Amino acid sequence: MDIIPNNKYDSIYADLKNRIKQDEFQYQDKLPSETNLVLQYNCSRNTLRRAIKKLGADGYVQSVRGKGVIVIYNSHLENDLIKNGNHSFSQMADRNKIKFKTTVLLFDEIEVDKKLSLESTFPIGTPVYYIKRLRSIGSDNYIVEENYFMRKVVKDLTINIAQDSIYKYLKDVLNEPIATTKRILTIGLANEQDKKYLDLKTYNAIPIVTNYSFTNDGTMFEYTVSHHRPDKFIFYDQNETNPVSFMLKN
Amino acid sequence: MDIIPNNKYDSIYADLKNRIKQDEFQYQDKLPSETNLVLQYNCSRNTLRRAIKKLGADGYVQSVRGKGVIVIYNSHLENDLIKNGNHSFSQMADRNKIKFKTTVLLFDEIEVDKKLSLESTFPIGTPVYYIKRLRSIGSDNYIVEENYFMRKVVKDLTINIAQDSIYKYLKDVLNEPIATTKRILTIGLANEQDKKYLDLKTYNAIPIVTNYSFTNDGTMFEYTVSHHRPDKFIFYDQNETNPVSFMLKN
DNA sequence: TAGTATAACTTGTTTAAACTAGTTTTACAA
DNA sequence: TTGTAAAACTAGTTTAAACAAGTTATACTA
Repeated sequence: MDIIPNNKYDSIYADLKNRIKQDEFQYQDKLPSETNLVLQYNCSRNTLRRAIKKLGADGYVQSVRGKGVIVIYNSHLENDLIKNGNHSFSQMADRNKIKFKTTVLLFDEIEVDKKLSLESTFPIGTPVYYIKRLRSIGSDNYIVEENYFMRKVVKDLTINIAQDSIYKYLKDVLNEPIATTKRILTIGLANEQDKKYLDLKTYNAIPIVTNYSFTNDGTMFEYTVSHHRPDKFIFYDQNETNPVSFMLKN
Repeated sequence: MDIIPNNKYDSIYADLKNRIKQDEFQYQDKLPSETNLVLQYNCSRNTLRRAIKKLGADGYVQSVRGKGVIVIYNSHLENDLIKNGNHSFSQMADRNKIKFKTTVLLFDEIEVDKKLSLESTFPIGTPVYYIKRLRSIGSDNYIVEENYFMRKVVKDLTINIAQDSIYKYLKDVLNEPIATTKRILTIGLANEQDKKYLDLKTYNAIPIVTNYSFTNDGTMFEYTVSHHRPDKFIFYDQNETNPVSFMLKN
């Protein structure tokens, strides 16, 4: 998330975001005009607008033609502590900065069969690593997941690497960063494995996240199904113009 | 979703999307180069790149510097029929083109109290409409939701309007289109109301979507909590570079 | 005073051009 | 034939300028 920016627009984006978070520009304030900010940052209007656009996409601001750019970041709502009803959340754990302890439950090399091909879209016969992993923090288990990694892309995977971060391995060792991930979230009834590993309390249903990940060059190299502990699960999303994709099952 | 584009970049975006969907450019193909497409569409490189960027944000393509733009839209995966395991889904129902039948269960005008203020971020005392609605298709109920609309923004709301589309009313009558929606998805145990209205089968937990919506001018005017029928719920998301925001509850 | 036209703002769209930084192809040399 | 350097691609960043289309403030008129 907080990567050192090597672009002008990214550093302007980062700076404006900081100024918003530090309440220089408060909730429902207007940002200074483009003309003004161009002077502040000594950049072209295009570059500034690119930064603003990213702030909009991330739910920090909202532009209105003729009026200005309004701050809609509400520290009360999202300052690393989202209140939802009587509960409060923190500790964001995204794919890139996972603090999870990982236990490898199964590590295998298989070929995609017909059934797996249908759900994963991998062609039948594709050699893949098949891995089951348990993700935990302290003594609490949060996620049980099954990964299928294309062996052509993720070469020479070992249990040790699977215990650490496969994404770090991909990025640093193989120089194959992921570029896009498509994600489907559904609710499913907990199976025996979920009951065994996750503390389900009285819940009998859990969130299931299915991931399809692509490398730089457009190859779908990963199919992963994650079963999450329901009472600890939260998904956050902000959307400027695009409609949400809630769907209905047949 | 499929709005008539009045911009050049939107029409180029729409056209390229069609050409991808109609298999002129297939999964893992490269699009023609920017230079080539600029000639095809008789536009500037900037305008073309804007269209491509949108295609990328929507999960259709992926750009790689030095190489080209690769199609990652897989009709098998997403051509209005997403296969997930043994189930198949269709009939996308997003906020803008809802085909739901709406039954108003409760329609009231209240002022925000301390408890509601904490979850909604509306200031205490704010006059709001408090509405409970049931969303269904045919004889199947899909969603029970509670809406809180700021009366200052959503003026003179009636049960009839609530039965139709409040968003249409906002957009067409009050000329106040929503610009941004922030969304939190959690899993909760089903309450009596959920059991009464939704066909929960053996599920005792359901997806709960909390919406915070903003008008054009940055006012948060809506707080909504939706309880979904679990077996019919699916959330789809594609993400280019930004990390997902899965979080863990405290 | 009240209403209205205008000017001075605001952001949105589009084009053009120069440069940077990767990748692939070509051509030449060993 | 193989290896490497150069040329010809590819997309990414940044600036500049002109115009369109909204909103707000100003100033003038009735």
